[in-house]
Amino acid sequence: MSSNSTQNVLDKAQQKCVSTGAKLTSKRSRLLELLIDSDKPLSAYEVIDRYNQFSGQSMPPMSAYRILDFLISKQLVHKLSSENKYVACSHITCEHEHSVAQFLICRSCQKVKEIMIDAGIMQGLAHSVEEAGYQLQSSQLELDCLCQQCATH
Amino acid sequence: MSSNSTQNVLDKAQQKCVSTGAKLTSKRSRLLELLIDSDKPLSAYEVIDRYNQFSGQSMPPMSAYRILDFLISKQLVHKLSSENKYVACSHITCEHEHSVAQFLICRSCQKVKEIMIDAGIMQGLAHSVEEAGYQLQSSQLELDCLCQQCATH
DNA sequence: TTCCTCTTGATACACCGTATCATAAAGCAG
DNA sequence: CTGCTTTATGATACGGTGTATCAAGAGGAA
Repeated sequence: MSSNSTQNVLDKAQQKCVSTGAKLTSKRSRLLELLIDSDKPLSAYEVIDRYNQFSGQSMPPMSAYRILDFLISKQLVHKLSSENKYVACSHITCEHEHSVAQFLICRSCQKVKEIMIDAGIMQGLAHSVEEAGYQLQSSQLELDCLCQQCATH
Repeated sequence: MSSNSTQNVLDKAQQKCVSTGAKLTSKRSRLLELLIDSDKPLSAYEVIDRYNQFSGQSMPPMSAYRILDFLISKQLVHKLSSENKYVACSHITCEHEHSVAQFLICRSCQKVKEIMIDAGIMQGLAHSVEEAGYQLQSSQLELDCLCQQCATH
């Protein structure tokens, strides 16, 4: 039931895994597919529910968390730590290494858009952090927003 | 056992509450004091534990969450949503209205520094967000960092 | 006092995440 | 193929985070 483009993304994900000596097993692939096809971030338990519904099986939470961690380590999935939810990376099919993404989270409808913020701005941010005596470790930002639809009611 | 400066902050917090018609009750004040005196963010249950130890009473979770929500609504406390922890605001004694704060969270020792980021940078950030068709609702950033001590081992 | 509002208590529960031990499946040496 | 090792997954149980709901106390206003 996946769209052709979902299949393309999964194929590319498969390649990425193989190229690093990892295996995109059927369960891993299926969880990634669920996230790709979702129009909003899913909690771990929502992922489990959808998987169970699809497969008729019953995946234990531990397995789901392990698989999600795997997908994150391969940069196929991002965790939104402010929401405890997971989203498929929007750039799986990009050839070039992309820098860390930022997320715009609509506080009304929960939809999330993954964007790349201008490097100059991120540099300025890192500079502010350094002035305070800290070092920026990750530039993944989760920004509290309203999407266009929700903004106009 | 509070230092004089803690008392000053509590007095100022009291004033802020009264000026908006709210009451800083003894429990609210005590929870705020615990957070002020802590050198790192505390989870709700850590706050409860410390309160119980101090008072010999047993505060139910619901009460703690309500009190924390109250303190947040008065801008006396911030919630770090990426960590599910709470910190006292660093600017309670500031007279001027301060804009939203950003937090540098050391991934190694968990200490948190509250800073104000240059308005120009935040504007640039908001601009990037608008280009993506979203509106920035809050500029509270939680940045994954290393503090100076942890960076040098 | 009586009423109203705000604050706090108490119980129960739902959701998020992990520790631990066990099982299965896939590669690899001999 | 056999046996060994590594990796992936299952199963159970538990702890941490947060909320729904109903009840009780505390303080002020008429």
